[in-house]
Amino acid sequence: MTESHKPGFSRCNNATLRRAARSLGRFYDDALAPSGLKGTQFGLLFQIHVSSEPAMGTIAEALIMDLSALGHTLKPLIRDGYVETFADKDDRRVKRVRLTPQGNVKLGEAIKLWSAAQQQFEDKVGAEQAAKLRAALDAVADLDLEMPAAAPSL
Amino acid sequence: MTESHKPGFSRCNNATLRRAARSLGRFYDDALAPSGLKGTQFGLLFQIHVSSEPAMGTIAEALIMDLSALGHTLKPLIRDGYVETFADKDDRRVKRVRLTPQGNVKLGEAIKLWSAAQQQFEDKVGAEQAAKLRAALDAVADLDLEMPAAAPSL
DNA sequence: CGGCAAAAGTGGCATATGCCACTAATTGAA
DNA sequence: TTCAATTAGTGGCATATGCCACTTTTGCCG
Repeated sequence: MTESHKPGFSRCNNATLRRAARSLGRFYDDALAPSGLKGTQFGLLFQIHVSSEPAMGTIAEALIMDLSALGHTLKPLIRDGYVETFADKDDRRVKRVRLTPQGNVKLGEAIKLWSAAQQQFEDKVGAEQAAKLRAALDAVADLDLEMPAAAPSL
Repeated sequence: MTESHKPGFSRCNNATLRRAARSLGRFYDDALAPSGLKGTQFGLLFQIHVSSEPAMGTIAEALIMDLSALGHTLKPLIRDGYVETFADKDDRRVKRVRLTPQGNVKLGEAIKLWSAAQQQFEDKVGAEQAAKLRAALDAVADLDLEMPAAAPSL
């Protein structure tokens, strides 16, 4: 094989994906820094924004993240007053989420910063390519992967 | 815009990437679970394995991760006896890393589990597509992104 | 209606990552 | 040689994510 690993050319799809995520994450984080939000928080606020007072579970599902992880990630946003939660009228187990007025303002502020980063990125890779990449990533994310074995009957 | 958000179809390249990373990460983590390693740890052990007693900084650069983050991530692996560090002979600031015999065994064990997951993934998306995706991700990771503004002269 | 299984979150614990402030070792220049 | 600037890591602090064990509500079945 010889050259099996220039800088980071791993064959592991997962490792490659994480590496790219760290790299791009830093870029977006830097761009959003002036707003005080991280890329993840921006994404979360945006998701809440485009949904209609979504339930925690709904958000978690959309973002493919663990429900408890979502709860944790939401805490600083609630603490900082950007988001608030309230119980669902019909099912008290359900907790819904919405942006506060402050949250809306902050989101608007962040969107401007995000746009610059997004634009920068698309200028570099091309809008077409970027769209294709996102499509590929969404496809991967939605793959119904599952290791065979374990779980025959039950 | 209108249909701006089916389940998770965000236009944010960063959000899309993270979402896919969470999804795929879980899959690989599940597959590696029997070894007790997480996908990240596996990737790290592998990187150390294919390098020649790399310095921390070298690893961090290859994986595009913060040096301190690498240090933190390395701790549990050192604690569990899979990795050990030692000072560079010529430059005592440099700390080099290598796998312990146990680490090698554990890596071998994990590689079997990883292979199954990797195989499963490639069967689903196709080896060709997977390779293209990795190439695209490596390209993104290595982009020299940087927000213009700030930093005129100095 | 009583009680048990399923659904939705919470909290605790552990790893993953980053940034910043600091310390130790080097290097380079006066 | 001596000291300032640079380089490589460390530690502390904060967010990002997951899993697991619980608690609270519902739903449903006998």
